Formats: sequence, structure tokens, C-alpha cells
Amino acid sequence: MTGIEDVAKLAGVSTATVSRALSGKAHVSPKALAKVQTAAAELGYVASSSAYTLATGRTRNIGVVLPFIDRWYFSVMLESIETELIEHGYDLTLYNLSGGEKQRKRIFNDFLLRKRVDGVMTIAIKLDESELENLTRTRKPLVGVGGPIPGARALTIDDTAAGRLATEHMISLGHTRIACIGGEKTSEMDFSQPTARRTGWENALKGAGLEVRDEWFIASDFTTPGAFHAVKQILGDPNNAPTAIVCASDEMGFGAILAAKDLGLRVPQDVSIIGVDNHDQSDFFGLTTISQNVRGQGKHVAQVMLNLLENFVEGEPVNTEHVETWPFELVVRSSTSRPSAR
Amino acid sequence: MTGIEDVAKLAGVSTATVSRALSGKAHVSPKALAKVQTAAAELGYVASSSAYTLATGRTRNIGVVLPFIDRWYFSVMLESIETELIEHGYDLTLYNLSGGEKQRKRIFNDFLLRKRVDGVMTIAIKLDESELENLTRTRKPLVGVGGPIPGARALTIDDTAAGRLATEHMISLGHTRIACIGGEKTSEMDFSQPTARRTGWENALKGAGLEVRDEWFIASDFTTPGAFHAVKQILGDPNNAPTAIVCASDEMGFGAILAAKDLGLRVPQDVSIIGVDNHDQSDFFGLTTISQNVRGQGKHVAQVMLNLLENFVEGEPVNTEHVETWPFELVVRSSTSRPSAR
DNA sequence: GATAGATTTGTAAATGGTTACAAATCTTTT
DNA sequence: AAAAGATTTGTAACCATTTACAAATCTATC
Repeated sequence: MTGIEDVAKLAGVSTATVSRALSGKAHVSPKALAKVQTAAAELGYVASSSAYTLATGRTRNIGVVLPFIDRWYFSVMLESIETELIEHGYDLTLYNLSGGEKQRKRIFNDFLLRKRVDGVMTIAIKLDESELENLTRTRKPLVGVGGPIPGARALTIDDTAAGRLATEHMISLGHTRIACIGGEKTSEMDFSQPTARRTGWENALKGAGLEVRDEWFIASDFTTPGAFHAVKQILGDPNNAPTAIVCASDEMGFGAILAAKDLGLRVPQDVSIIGVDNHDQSDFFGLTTISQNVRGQGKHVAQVMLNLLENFVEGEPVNTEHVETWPFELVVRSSTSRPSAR
Repeated sequence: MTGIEDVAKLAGVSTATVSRALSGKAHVSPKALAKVQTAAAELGYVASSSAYTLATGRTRNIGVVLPFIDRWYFSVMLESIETELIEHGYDLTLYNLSGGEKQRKRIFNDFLLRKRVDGVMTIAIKLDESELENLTRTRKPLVGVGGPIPGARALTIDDTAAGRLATEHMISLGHTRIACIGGEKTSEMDFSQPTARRTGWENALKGAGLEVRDEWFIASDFTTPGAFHAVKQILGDPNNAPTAIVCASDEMGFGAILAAKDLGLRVPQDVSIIGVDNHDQSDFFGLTTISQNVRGQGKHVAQVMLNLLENFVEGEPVNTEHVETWPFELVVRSSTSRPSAR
């Protein structure tokens, strides 16, 4: 393999000059620059990133930790973060927690501590004490998206407010019998969204003086089939069927729509349905939703990280708690309307 | 940060001994081993991966290149590869091509050449001349999945045979009017699946002496909404409506089912529909499909890579063309049946 | 208890870049 | 044309590990 020394020899300059010429960090005479560039091109030279890292302490690589990949929110978030990082010359190494508890332990105890990354981003992950402790001890930037991180920077939407807005949309249309399909009791791995969105639903109902019936909340995983079954339960009950359903995600909203249709109910004439996310396919399903521009968030959170790395001052504390709130908005489509008069 | 020297000092041995004790690559006396281990634990020492890489030439990191993340096949493939790699102590760095042509260029011309990865895996990517050339010049293992790679190892299903089996299933049920929803004319980025599966459909029809009507093939992207619109076209035609539809993927199959229902047609009584993949939600939709264990393929292809890295012999050619064919099978669900008598 | 052989250990040379510092060269000013 | 200042360059130390080689220690044998 050709190294910097080969280039220096061919160009007739020292390795220092080659380094300066190629990195652009210091001025080099036009002649030298040209010689180095042609020599490098001729040899097909590319700097070894490990030598660079060893010398500078920077990896130009950031670690991204997430609980799943095969869900819309996560894959889209990952995609937009990756695009933004590559754009700025950074690599992304992936740490996916779906491999179980022991894989999770290894990631936090081994992989993330190997000085392989300049910073860590977490996507909708709740870190436990020791994980957080491990991460902060590395003194590297930590940035989260999809929920707050104690003691670090994070970007998130106000999930309670989102759940509330979704519900208030239904209330404003005249619905009084409003159910909610939400996440299971927060598992270790999930974040706060499920419960927060449910709380928003409760708050909205209470705020409007409507009753919060236990049987009008059904826990389900965040998938289309999960919500499908939940909604069949809820709509199948001849005495208690609600006229509106608030789903904690759009993927669940799709399941709700399919379930209603499967029962022969019309959406929105017989049931109104709303989700949260603005999934790429929500338009296709005509699903009214609380839109939260996931791609925008991914790009933004990547920029926050890059900024942190750029303006890093030795000695200063890297991570300070700071949660930034991202806006959301109601997008009305054809899955919600006034309840039909009985 | 604590380095190997600190550990050596605390344990009262040389750095060489620390290295040997911790890597387990050479025998160390039990006493020394114990001393080193306690010292390392006390200091919370973790070896710097860049120094390791510089000294050994191995990164324990492999690069994965894919065209999208937010599609079921890709996210599941990625997830299973990542799990297998982490299991064996390898990192995965992600190169996603969805950021456009210039991003693609940078990835192949810069990122993958920086000696940052021990090997490269591509998922359903067609490499052009120069990309392939760049990759093979690094003399690092290259392994593909989802289609062959000229001059390198690859794992793939026989997409033509899969398309053919799907179609023959319809034929064996007695269908004679069989349409196909397939991929657009192979774009640069996609792989051969779209056309291969279409070819399978054609071959099956010809083999059975049935006519191949041009208007019974509709190109669409590989999404549910895409297929939805395509199928509405095809089923809406009063004179030419087929009784069976072969979709090039399950996500398209879902769209086909929804489109049929939307037109008031019953599946399978009025139209039979089949897909390819065995998507996690195919069971939910009752979609008959050609199943290709994507997780299994991901795991396998990761093992092939690890094997290559393990048994790497200096001087031997690393990449030799070899395509391994992965099996698939017909999974019959409720979306296919005999055509109803007119 | 000396000798040979096996095992364990330490010394120091890689690995391939970056960069502080000093030396050399080039401008400008007098 | 010399002096001062600015710019460009080269030398060599440094980053944190691994590992070849030699030295030291241990174990077994006579």
C-alpha cells in the first residue's frame, strides 16, 4: 500500500508538506501543492484513517444507537442522519439494540468505549444509569432524538401535546366517544412516547369534561397488525364502540383503518381515525395525522452533533442538559370528520 | 485517558505483557494475567482501536452499502447482518446511497478507500465498472447479497425462478389471465430482481402456452401505493381484467390486495394475488408469497464475510467469483385460489 | 546442582499519519 | 543591498498499540 512517504518521495517534498497540502490546514506554495496533488493522484493515495485518528484524536465517525431498524420512524431517522453526516465527511457506525439484552450490554460496555467514535447519538432510547455513566465518562458529545436524555442534549417533540392535539381535533369535530390505541407499558427499551401520547389523550378528554373510560384505551405494539387487532376489539363491542380513535403512530393508524373497513364500517362516516408521525404512506391511506417531519429532525440533530464537534473546547464540559423542542402540526386528510348523527 | 502504559505500570509488568494478557494471543503466567486484569479493571482501561488498527492492519469493522434503508427487505437485511457482526466483535459502518449521485461517488471514491473497513458488503447494488475497480483494488473481501457481483462472492435467490414459481402457482390453480406488477426498467441503482422476476413470469406463461399480453405487465416502484395504483389500472379495465396478479414484492402485494378490495372485488374469489419475499406482515394480509428468509440470508452472508476475514492468507487472491444460491419456497395463504367459474 | 529445553518476559522497532519548532526562503522596506 | 518580516519548508517527536527478537526465568533431567 502506498503511504504518505511514497507521495513525498515522488513529489520531492517532505511528508509534512504532503500532509499540509492534502489536508489544506496550512498554506503550501502553489508549486508544491501541484506537485503533491499530481503525485497523490498518480499513486492513488488515500490517507490511512487509523493513523490520522491516532495522531489527531479524531475519528470522523459517529455512533448511532437505536432499538430497531425496520420501523418507519427509525429507518427514516437513520437515513437522514447518515446523509447529513456523509455530506460533512463523517462516517456512521450503527449500533442496533434489537439483538437482545446481552448484545445491548456489549455495545455499551465495549463497543462504544473503544475510542472509535467522536460522538454518540441515540434514537428514542432510554439509557439506564450505568449506560449513561459509561457514555458521559468518555467525555464525548452525546445527542439524543426522540426523547430527553438526563444531563445531555436532546431534540424531541412534545409527545404529550401531540397526543392532546390529536384528541382535541376529534373533540372539536364533535366527538365525545374517543378511544386511544397506545404503546404497551413502557418497556426498558422504548422511550417515553407511548405513555406521553396516552397522557395527552387523557388530558384532552379531561380538559373537555369527557369521560376517560379504561376500556377505551388499548395497549398494542406500534405495528399495523397490532393496531388492527386492538381496533377490532374496540369497534366490535356493540355497546361501547367509540366514534373516534386516536392512534399513537401512523402505522397503527393504518391498522385501525383496515380494521374498520374489515368490519364494514366507513371511515370517516362511521369512525374517525387519527395517527401521529406523518408516515410516507399516510397520504395514501388518507390518514389524518400529527405531522412531525422526521427527516428534518434527523438532519437537525446531525447538525447539532457536527456543531458540537466543530466547536469543542478542551476542558469545557461537553454535555450539558438541554432539550430542544421540535414543532409538529395537524395534517387533516380524509380519515376524520364530524360524527354522523344517530 | 488511560493507556496501556498506565496499566503496565500499575500491574508492574511491561506493556508487551499487558497486550498479550488482554488479547489472549500468547501465553502469560497466571500471576501476571491476574495482575493485569485487575489493573485494567481498576483503571477502566479499553484499548484504543485506532492504535490497534495501525499496528495490526485490522479494523474489525465492515462497511455495508445499500440503496435504501426504509424498505422492509433492506432494513431487515441490515438488522440481521449487524446482529451477526456485533456478535463476533465487529462494527458495521453504514453507507446508504439514497443521497443521490454525488453522495454515491464520494462513498466509492473516498470513504470506502480510507482503510477504515476490513471488508465491504453490498446489498442489492449494481456496481459500475469504476466502483468495482476501486473496491477490488483495495484487496479486501467483497461480498454481495441480492444479486451476483462480477468477480466476487455473492449470495442471491434465483429471481427468475421465483417469478416463475409464483406464476406457475397461478397456472396450476387454473388461471389463464395472469398479470404482473414489476419494477421499472432497471435503474442504475437497483439490481436485477425487477427484470429477473418479470422474466420468470414471462417464461412461465410461455411454458404453459399462455399469451403474454403487454398490457398485463405494469411497471411500478416497489411500494404499496405504487402497486395500488398499478393494480387499479389493470383491474379497472372492463375487457382485459386478469384473474390473477403476480407482484414482484410483498409490499406491492399489499397494495394489490387493497386496490382489489377498494374496487369491491373479493380476494381470492375475484382476483388471486401473490407476492415475493414473505414480509413480516404478509401473514396479516393473508398474502400468498414466495418466501425467501431474508434474516437467514443476512446472517449467512455476514458469516461468509467473517470466514473470509478469518482465513485470509496474504498473497492469495481475496475475491473470486462465486455465486451461492439461496432457496425459496411457496407459502400459500388466503390470497390465491382457483378462479371462480364465470 | 548443572544443563538443556520450554516458558515467560521485556526492549524496542514498527505502524502512518500530524504538527511544534526551527531553519530556509521569499518579500518588502529602507 | 541589507535588514526585517512574512511565508514556506523540513526535521523529528508524538499518538497507542502489537510483535519480533533476545534475555531472563522456570522446569525437568541427569
